[in-house]
Amino acid sequence: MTGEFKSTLDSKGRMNVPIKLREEFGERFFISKTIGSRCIKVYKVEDWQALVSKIDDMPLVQAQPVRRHLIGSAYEVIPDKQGRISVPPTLREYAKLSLDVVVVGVGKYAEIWDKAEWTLENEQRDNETLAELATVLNI
Amino acid sequence: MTGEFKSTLDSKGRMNVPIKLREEFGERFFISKTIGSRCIKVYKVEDWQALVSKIDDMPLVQAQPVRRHLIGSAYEVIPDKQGRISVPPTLREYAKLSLDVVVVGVGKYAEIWDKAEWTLENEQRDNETLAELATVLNI
DNA sequence: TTAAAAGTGGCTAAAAGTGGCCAAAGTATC
DNA sequence: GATACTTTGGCCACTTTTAGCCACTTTTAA
Repeated sequence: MTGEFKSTLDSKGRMNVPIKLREEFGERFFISKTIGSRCIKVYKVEDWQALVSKIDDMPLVQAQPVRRHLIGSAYEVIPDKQGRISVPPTLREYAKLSLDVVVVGVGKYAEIWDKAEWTLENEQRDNETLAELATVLNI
Repeated sequence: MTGEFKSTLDSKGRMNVPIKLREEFGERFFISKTIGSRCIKVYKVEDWQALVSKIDDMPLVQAQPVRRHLIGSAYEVIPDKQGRISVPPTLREYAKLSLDVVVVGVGKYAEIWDKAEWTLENEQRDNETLAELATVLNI
């Protein structure tokens, strides 16, 4: 999934997910905390399961932080007939979601941002880093 | 694709794409932010997919800025029967498109500029750098 | 000058988004 | 332990937006 789509949280903490996401991710998918960014990461079921398997294959003690952070904040969500999902309070707080949110498709997965945070992220994205990456990728 | 073609945005944010582009790029193509320039880049489907593969092959953390910038702003577009595409608000803002736009074919890909920005770019293009490149290329 | 093709504007229909209402489940209080 | 109230989730219906299509205009080429 690619591109940016805006939505809003209603008074019950529900939000619309863009049709494109439903089309590409299917009827159910997983949402959980990101690592390093104040946003929610959206996984396809199979990708989520693969991730859990990877964690399961690690030594228990070593994997504990990631297990608690990722798996401990993950929810399987199923959009209702209107295409809405309800975002659990934990994740709403983590991603600082208030009213306006942005769903960003970044290929294999998608991200859910508070609009203000996303704007900030875009502004702070380092142009030099981008330019370097552009050189590496030759684009 | 080569050459410069002018078009305009209508009240719905749609614009005509030159027939040459449709002929060379096919029935569907990808548009997304550029790196370093305030314009929209137009990719052939196969070129876009190759780019995404390249990004997918990079370490996730390293690729994140580019992923968010490029893939997060990308849309697959299919011209309607009149040969128009609608340009999503995000890209319109990024490229500062208002009314008059210019489509520039620069070989493997094309660019969509706001007319004023394109004029500026032409004026500011550094003659010394150009001269150096001419020497390198021996043209 | 005429005809064909491309461009533009506007209209309509379908789909997507939003708000509100209702029912069910869980919790708290009496 | 039972009843009432609150909260959550699901569904219905209305509104709004989007996109596709038709028709008219303009341009270009023969």
